[in-house]
Amino acid sequence: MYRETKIYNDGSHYIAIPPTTNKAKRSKRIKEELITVVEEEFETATNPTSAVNTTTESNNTPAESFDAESEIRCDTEAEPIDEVGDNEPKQEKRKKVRQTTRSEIFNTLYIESIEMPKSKRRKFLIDGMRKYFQSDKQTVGYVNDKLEKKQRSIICRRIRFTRKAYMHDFNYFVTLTYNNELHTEASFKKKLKTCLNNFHNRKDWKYMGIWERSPKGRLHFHALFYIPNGTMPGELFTKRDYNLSTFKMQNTVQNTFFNSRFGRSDFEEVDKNLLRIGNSVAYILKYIEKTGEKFVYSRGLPMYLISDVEEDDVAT
DNA sequence: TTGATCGAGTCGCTGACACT
DNA sequence: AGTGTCAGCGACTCGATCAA
Repeated sequence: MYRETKIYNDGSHYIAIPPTTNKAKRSKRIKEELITVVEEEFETATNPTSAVNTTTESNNTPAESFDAESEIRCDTEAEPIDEVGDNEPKQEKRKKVRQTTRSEIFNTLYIESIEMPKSKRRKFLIDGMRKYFQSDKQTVGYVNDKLEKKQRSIICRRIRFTRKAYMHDFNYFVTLTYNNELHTEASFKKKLKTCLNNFHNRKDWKYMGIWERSPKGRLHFHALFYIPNGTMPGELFTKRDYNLSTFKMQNTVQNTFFNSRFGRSDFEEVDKNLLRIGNSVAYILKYIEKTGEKFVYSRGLPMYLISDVEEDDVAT
């Protein structure tokens, strides 16, 4: 008898892990050093521009010496004489000083470079981070390290997602898209999360999904749902429409409740069909590989169940 | 390279109330 | 009755770290 093993499902087998403990003492996480970034925005009286130059001030400036986002406004008349003629619109230089961390800057650049191929992306990150380090070597080291950690995080998320997906009886693969007339991107996200959270608490729904952007830039939410019998709000109906990706007519199952609140819904049954669930999982995972997007889970979706296992039940 | 565990901080849960 | 919203608190997830 194996006591209190942790059991998960990898899609085709149940796998039991003996309980272990990791007693090694961890080093205390060091809080990342704050750096001060000065952003220069040039704007004219008539036409503000978004041109921004960034420079770093001393890396060792104490955090208390600056407000988190203080602004310094400089009148151009106080600047050395420039070549702007009298007829030209008056240009004002605005300096924005803010405290940030290298990680935060790296993350911004990382998201910006999502579409780039690997080597180009690495170069872009090194170039972007260079001004925050003293040498090329330090910059390259930092970027390589960060990229490795990002990759590692994605692997961890994949493992969590896959195990959770096969651990629960999801019965629908759902895609929700918002309608411009009903929502902005932010309100769509917020309202949908609240709605699903309420259903989770009030009707025992479970869900796990991801936000995805289509090639045209429109935000969708793809998710596996477990909807207990009799708790479906509104009504499901079949609609025949044109698929813009495959250029073919298709039947879709939609829901009146979600359609009226968000725009459009597609409900595909995956009830106990491991292959269909597997396809849905693969679809979602493929997306995070590329974007590093985070998952959205309802609470209380364990990765394992804890149980004793009889020796006869174990295949080796 | 993959899996387990830990700590920090985020964000989901809860309960109450409002609105339709 | 069903759904939407809010504030405060703490459970849970993510990312870092250690181990095999």
